[in-house]
Formats: sequence, structure tokens, C-alpha cells
Amino acid sequence: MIDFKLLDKKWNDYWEKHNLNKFNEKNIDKKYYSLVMFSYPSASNLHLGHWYNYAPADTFSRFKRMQGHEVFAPMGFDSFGLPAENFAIKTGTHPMDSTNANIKTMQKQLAGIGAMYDPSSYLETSDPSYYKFTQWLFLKLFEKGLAYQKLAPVNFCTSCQTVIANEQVIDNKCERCSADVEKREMTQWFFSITKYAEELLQKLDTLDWPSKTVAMQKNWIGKSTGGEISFELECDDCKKKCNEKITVFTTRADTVFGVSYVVLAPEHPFVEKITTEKQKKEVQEYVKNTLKISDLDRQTSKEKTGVFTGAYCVNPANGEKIPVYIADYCLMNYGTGAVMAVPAHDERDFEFANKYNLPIKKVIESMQYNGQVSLLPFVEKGVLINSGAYSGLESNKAIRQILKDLEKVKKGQAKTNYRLRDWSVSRQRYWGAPIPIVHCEKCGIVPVPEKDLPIELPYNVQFTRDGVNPLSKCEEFINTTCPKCKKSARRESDTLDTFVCSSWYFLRYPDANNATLPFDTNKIAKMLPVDKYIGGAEHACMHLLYSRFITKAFRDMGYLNFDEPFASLVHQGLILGKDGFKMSKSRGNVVNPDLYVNEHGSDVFRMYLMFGFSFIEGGAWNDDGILALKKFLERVWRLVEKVSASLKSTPFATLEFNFDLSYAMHYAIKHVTEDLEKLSFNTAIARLMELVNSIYKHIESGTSLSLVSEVVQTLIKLLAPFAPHIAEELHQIMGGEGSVFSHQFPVCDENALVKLETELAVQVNSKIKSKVIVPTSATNEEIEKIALADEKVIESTNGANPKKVIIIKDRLINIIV
RNA sequence: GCGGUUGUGGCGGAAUGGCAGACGCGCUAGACUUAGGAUCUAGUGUUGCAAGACGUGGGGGUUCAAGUCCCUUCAACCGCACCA
Repeated sequence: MIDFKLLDKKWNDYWEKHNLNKFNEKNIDKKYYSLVMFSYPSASNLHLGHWYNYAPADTFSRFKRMQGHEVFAPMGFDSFGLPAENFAIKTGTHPMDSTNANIKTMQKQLAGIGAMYDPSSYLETSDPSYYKFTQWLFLKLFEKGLAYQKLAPVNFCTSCQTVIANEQVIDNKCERCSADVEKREMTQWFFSITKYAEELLQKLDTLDWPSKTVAMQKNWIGKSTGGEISFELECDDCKKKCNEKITVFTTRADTVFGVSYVVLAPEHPFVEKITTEKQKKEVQEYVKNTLKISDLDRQTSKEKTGVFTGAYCVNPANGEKIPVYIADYCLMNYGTGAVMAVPAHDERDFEFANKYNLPIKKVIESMQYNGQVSLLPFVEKGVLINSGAYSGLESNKAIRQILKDLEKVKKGQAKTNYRLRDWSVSRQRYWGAPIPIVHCEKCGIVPVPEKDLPIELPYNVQFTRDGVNPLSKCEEFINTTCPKCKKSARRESDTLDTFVCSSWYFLRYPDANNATLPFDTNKIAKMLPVDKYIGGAEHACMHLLYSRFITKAFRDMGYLNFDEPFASLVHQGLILGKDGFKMSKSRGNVVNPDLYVNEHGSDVFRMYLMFGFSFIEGGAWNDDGILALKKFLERVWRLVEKVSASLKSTPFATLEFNFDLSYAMHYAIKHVTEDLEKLSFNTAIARLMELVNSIYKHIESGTSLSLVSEVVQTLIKLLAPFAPHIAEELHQIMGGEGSVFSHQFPVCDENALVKLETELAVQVNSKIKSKVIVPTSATNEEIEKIALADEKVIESTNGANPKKVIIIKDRLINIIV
């Protein structure tokens, strides 16, 4: 028996030599853009997760290719990022060096998968030829007012020593290193993703994406429609001091008659101005304490606390004088940082009001339980009561009417709010694309002219533990001249979030060697959107959201002619350790793919990954499973050797048709095709196994050699996307021409699936009682006649006349008596 | 609390409302053997000697027919979360 792993290199070299993986632009009309998420070159090699993403994706690409599509399947490296720099601080190895070394290792391992990656589209985001255009992207956004700098409270990771985006904060910990995240006030660069909030939300419904990912993005964008209502301050003194009114955001304007106080976030700018002398000490103390405790504690300690400011304001709906409180359950970063509190109809306000003895006034009654009085807090919508002229109105109607009426007197208006924040892209670290901005004392913030790009990272920098960005300490980098006034100026030392690099890489792939432009608009118009994007679910609210935003921004600048980058998205599942837990070094349950690939070869491993799991579910690793696939491929191998040997000894075998074998072949073709289309790899392989079993049976019963050989050749083509190396070798053994991948994927002949006779299940009163064989062409009357004549049917009906007979073609007949 | 997903043999997993458990692992028996992680053959949901009965987390319902649709309930996983 051949050692499969010997085939890997042979055929990889063959594909490379014959340029088989290169996208042919002549066939651009038939393009199929098959994309996987590119790799991050971490020190720890290609892991099982990569394999589980890339191997099945390659099978899909190869399938599409054999179907006649011109498949574009690129691969590159997302090679900037904090881990490389942290590694440098620890070991002294320069990030550029360690990254390049890691890339070399991973490229070797990637080649082991045997995937059809187009070498000419290769890219690395840390290469100046790439980040030149990441910087270009920044300049374009800046030009359009979509990139701006502001002083803002940001998330600062204490371990990574940098700001990170909202999307990268998980449970108040850093997404990368799990260290605590602090709130800090810093001047930072932002991208205005919020300007696209509505479109990002709306277009989700047009995408062929997993419902979970769509839901997560919707949730993240967090649209809520309601209104803003203004509460004028009551005391003249306060009014004079800030000449302002407190504006709140609410989705429940219908409850405005039930407002018994107004709450400001402790950070709200009005707090200091409106607090009375008497309350000052208490308020200051409270604010101080709130800022001191972390966001995490503020979230987990759900008990409501707060302090009265001493100020009062007026409810615009009924003129009531109500107190103004500050409380940490009111968040500064949502809405207006102020809320109207309606204890009767909001759980939080209810709790707070009870604690501080504030009035609770019911203004909504349930519509569902007639006569029955609803318990407080009643948070559903209903009918207004105790609400002046609005009493009796249904909530939704009242919301519209009240906001409309308030607008007339300039005390309110309808308003939509989003939870999405602008994307913070500044990173106080070295290993990223430098932000192409110069700070000039005279001219202020000056963008670097396009012709000066790329602003290259200096190699000679010091990596220390002091938490200071090496770039800001590098005089040769920092000191420059202002592009406007030519006087000496300083470069921006922040670099871009690596998610900026990955938010446009799929646009670069098709034109990866373009030195003057990030991509050619006309070419991109033909190559995108991506037809199938396969990658992990963990990017739902980061990469997958950012990429959509960048695509829309570029579209609006005229560089792109499509709205969405990824038409169809699939997340592969997660492969767990043998113990059923997520693989981790600390658990010691990490499965190293290299071991298996080195032992059994790439194809056996690929096929196990596809057969042993439901692709989108994943599951626990199991060593036994892989041997099953080895056995299967060896069984195929023996079959092919046997058939090819017989062909040599009796080359003039005559064709003798065998319906059953032909049927088995076309059945397999049909279902493998359908299953691959759905990325249902495990069932597709099951159909291949059935076909192999069937061929063996027919060989034993002496079916004609020429038919068997035709079926075997078909089998090899069906197998090719799954086990590309072995299939090439088998194709050659069978005397096939060239690469098996330059052949058409087999096409099912539906006529071959029409049987002369069909077996039907016979039910009596919906219970299976018997089976009958009927001619496929039989009419319903004939089928009924045959079924009623069946012994077991007669027995179970006692010869009674059927009341009703249901016949489902090719499946069953149900006789109701 | 909100949103999403999943519950099927000993195991991984299949089933356009139409014969539940495809395919494979494992297991049992047998064949062949220079004894192997080999190959082949048969069997393998539970229960029964059998005919049969019972079976897709639980409970209801719709239907001639439900793993699949509806209601309800339980459990697990994932995401968001004091979002006004």
C-alpha cells in the first residue's frame, strides 16, 4: 500500500510548476471569489483551527473550479499586531524579524494543506507596499471628514499599554491579553462608523449571513427609536448659571406624565453647575467614588445608588417641579447622559425611587387584563391614564402625539439613537501602520501628502517595558518638516489598529501588486463582492463590521460600485480537545495537526476534518476517526489499482450496461454536488463511501469492466476536491490526461435516476404495515390496487374498504380504514 | 433581562412534513491468514422467543402522517447587557 504522505509534495510541486492555482484574468466573467480569513502569524504555528477553516474551504474552491468557475482563492498574512511587539519586549527579537520568521514557518505549513492559493495575490499587511495604502485609506477618510481626532474617554489596556476599541473590550478585559481595561481621557483618532449606522443596520437583511452574526451586529449597532425631551431647570439661579435645560432620551415618551425625577450621569457636564451649595459636598464625593470604581464594578454592583443635586426642573408635560439626581445607573456614553425617571414603568427607576422615597405615579394601564390592575413596575406598553388630554390613548399613538406636541413648543422631538460608537483606531504601539499625520505648531494637524507614502516604520527602535511607544522616542522618525509650511514639525506617533489593515485586504488581493493604487476600481468592480467568505465567528462585531463600513465609505468616495463586501458568509465550528473543552495550553488538550499530517498525509487529515464533524458545528477531537478516513482512502486506492490492472490485461472490454451501478454513480454525483454547494462536507463524503461500496459489490458480481472503469474515473473526480493529492495520483493511474482539476466536475444525468420499479412503504391507518414494489409509471389507482392486494394489508384492514388513500410518489401509500 | 443556537443509538453524526438513525467509529460473530492499527462477510436503537410494542430533552396541539410546524416547559452553549 502506498504511503499517502509521499504524494503531497509531488502534486504541490506539479500545481506550482503548471501555474494551476493562478487566477486567469481572461476568464474574469466566470470569476468566483472564494475567501478565507487570512492568518495572523503568531509564534505558535498553524493550528487545528486554521486547518478546519482552510481545508474545507479549499475543497469548496476546488469544487467550484471543477464546475467551470474561474476561482480566485487568495491567502496572505495579517502581520501587524501587539503580540509580536510584546514578544520583542520580552525577548529582544525585533517584531519585523520574528514576524518574518513566523510567516516562513506558517507558509510551509499552509503549503501542506494543499490548497489552491493564488501565489500572485499574496500580501502581508506589515509590508510597506501594503501599509502604504492602509495609510492612503486613512488620508481619504480624513479628507472626507470620516477620520478625526478628539479628546475622549477611551479603553486603555494596562498590559498592552495602548488604547483599544469598544469592540475589543470583552467583559472589561482586553480581547487579546485579558488584562484589565481602564477608562482614560486621551486624544485619539476615530473613524466615523456611526455615520453609517443606519445603512450598516438596514443592509444586514440583504446578506446571506448566519442569523446569529446578523443578530449580533444588529444588537451591536443597537438602534432605538424614541425622542428627546427637555426639562427646564426650575431655579433662576441655576438657569442663569448654565442657561440650559436638561435633555433626556427616552423610548417611552408616553410615560412622561409619570416622571418623578430626572437623573444625570455622574460625568454629565451639568452636574457641577447645577449642584446647590448645600449638596455640593455629597455630590462631589459621589462623583469621585463613581469614577474611582471600574466600569466592571459599576456594572456588576447592580444596586442603584445616587445623590440629590439640590436642583429642580420642570416636567414639560404637566409643569410639575421635580428633583434632579445623579446616579451611576445613568450612563454618559448613551443617549444624552440624562434620563427621565418613571418609577411606575421602569424597573431601575422603580428600585431607585423605592430606595430614596421618591413618588411613584402610574400612568400606563395594561390593555390585556380587563378590570385587573397591573402590578408595578409595569414596563409593557398599554393605555395611558392620569395623563391629561392623552389619557385613553394607546402607548404607541401617545408616543408619537406627545413628541409632536412637545416639538411645537420646542421642548422635544423624535430621535433615533444607536449604541454603536465611533471606531477608535489609535494605538500607542510600534508594530502597526503609522498614522500619516504631521503635527505642526503653526498649521496644526496636517495630513502627509499622498506622494510621500508610505511613512515607513523605522527599524532602529528600542523595545522597553516602560509602556512608552517606541516610535515616540525615535527622534529620526518623530522629527520632520510640515508639508504645508516646511517648518520643523512632529509626526504622529500612534499607529493604526490592525483591524484597519484587515478591513480592506479583500480589496487588495485581486490587484495585490499594484504599486500606484490600492486597487484598480474597474478590476475590483468585476472581482467583488466576495462570493463565499469562510471564517471564524469571533469577528462578528469587529472585522466583519469594520469591513462593511470601509466598503461603504469607499463606495461613497467613488472607488467601489457595490454596497457590501461579503455576499455570503459562513462560520466554521470550533474543534474542541478530546476532553470536550476548548483547546488550550493550560488544559494540555491541544491537538497538533502536524503530527497527523506527517503520519497520514494531508488528504487523510483534510477528509477527517470534513467527515468527522458537522462543518458549522465543530465538536470534540477524536483520534479513532482519522483512521476511518485512512481506511476509506486506501479502499479507494485498492479499487483503482485493481481496475487499472484489469484494464491492462483486458484492454478491449465491452460495455455492458448495468442500471444499478449507473444509478449509484449518478446518485452520488447528484448528492455530492448538492452537498458541496451547502458546505455539507460530511454527507458528501458519506455519498462517496456509498459509491465505493457499491462499485466493490458490482465488481464481485462481475459487472462489465468498461462501465466499472467509467464509474471509477467519475469517483476520482468526485473525490478530487476532498483529497486533491491522492486524486491526482489516481487520475494518473487510470491514465487520465493532465491534472484532474482541469477536468469538469461530473454532472448528474437525471434520466439515469429513473427506476423501472419503486419500493413503496405501505401504511394502514398511518402505521407501516408492509412494502410493495410498483412500476414507477404506475398510476395512483394501480398503486392502490397493488397495495390493497398485499397480504399484510389485507390482514390489518380485515378486508375493510378504505375511507381514504394517500399516495406520496416514490415514498409511501397510506390507507385509512 | 434581551438576542441567537442546540438537545436524535455506546460515540461522531444523517433525515425537501412521508419507511428515524444515512455514512462512519465502536462492538459481536464468522472467513482468510507468514497474527495486523490488515482485508473480506454478516449482524448491531430499546424491548421481546416471536408476531409485535416502544423510541428524536419533557408536556400539550395541528395533520392521514411530526425529529421536522404551532404552543408550553426544561437543559446546555454563545453573544450583548443598568442602552433609558
